[in-house]
Parts: sequence; structure tokens; C-alpha cells
Amino acid sequence: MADDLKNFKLKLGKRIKQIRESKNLTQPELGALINKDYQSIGRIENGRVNPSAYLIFQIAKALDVSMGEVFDISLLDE
Amino acid sequence: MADDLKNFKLKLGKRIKQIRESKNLTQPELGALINKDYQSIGRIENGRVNPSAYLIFQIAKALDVSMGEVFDISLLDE
DNA sequence: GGCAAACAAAACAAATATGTTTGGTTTATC
DNA sequence: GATAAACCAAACATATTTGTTTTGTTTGCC
Repeated sequence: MADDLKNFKLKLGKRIKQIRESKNLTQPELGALINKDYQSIGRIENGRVNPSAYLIFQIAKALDVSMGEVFDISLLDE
Repeated sequence: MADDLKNFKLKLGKRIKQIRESKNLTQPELGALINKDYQSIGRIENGRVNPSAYLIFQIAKALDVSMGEVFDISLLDE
């Protein structure tokens, strides 16, 4: 309850990493697609931040997946 | 291009307002469901902020819709 | 061993979201 | 007219994300 947020960040990060790797992209490559440093991608994937909706939207577009796939409830609710 | 973000915020806000009203909830009522002030809801609905992914996630849960429904591409890309 | 790429992580400044209060508008009810 | 509810919007302090740089680790290749 108190760390629903911490859990959310970790699961969202893992999900994005999972999708990125399934597309055979590196963090620097994904970053380049959305004009971001690879560290910004890394921070999200490692669950260190609660990213903005727009940033996830950009990442989803770059990875060519829907927001529904990124936020797949069954994967996020463990 | 330069204001993709501005566009995103406005469309996301309208979409959330649309869903909230379809559930016959007021901003104060939705806010109460996620322990937020109604002003925070209003700011999002009026496209004044780029909310965090977790906040949208909470709102989607409170409105009982999937993230895919909130970020419906056809509605967001106009 | 030496080198480069990919990644994790920390630190810093700058930009932005969030929490909160306040004022104002509209609508409806009495 | 008075009151209340819903909403928009601005302002402020605080917290957090974001952009950027830096350090270190691991892996693979030469």
C-alpha cells in the first residue's frame, strides 16, 4: 500500500526493458529514437523514477507497441 | 513537432474528463478515490501538466478502465 | 593486456509536477 | 438575493523528474 509506487516503478521498468530487448535495441539506440540520453532510459528501466506519461508515450511509439501493452495489468499487478 | 507535448497533454486531459463524466463522477469525487485534491484532477484534465505514469495509472484504476483505453491512440493522435 | 560498447549508479543544476491555498465564474436551489 | 457545489486558474513552497556529466563494472573483441 505504502509502496505501491515503488512496485509500480520497478514493474514498469522491467516491462519496458523486456520490450526493448525483444526488439533488439540497446538503451543508447532507444534513447536516440526519442532524442534522450541513454541514462534517462536506464533510470526508468531500473525503477528509479516515476516517469511522465508523455515520456512513456514516446517510448511506446519508438518501440512500436501500444500503451496497453506497456501497462499490461497482469504484468504490473504481479 | 515542437508542441507534441502540448497536444498530448490536452488530448490526454480531454480523454480523462470524458471517461470521468461517462462514469458520472465529479472531480472532487474522483480525487477522493485516489486521495488527491480536485485541483490536481483539474490540472490534468485541462492539459496544464504532463502527469506521472503512476498518477494516470491510479486514475485509470479509480475510473475502472484500462491504460489502453486512457491512451487510445486514435483519440490521442487526432 | 588494451580497447570499446552497454549498462548501473551517483551527483548536480534546471525544469516541471505536486500539494495546498485562494479567488473567481457558472449553475442550480432556496 | 443568498447559498452551495463544481470547476477553472493562479500563486506559492516543496518534491521529483529530467538533462547532463562522471565513475565504475561487465562483456567481448583485437
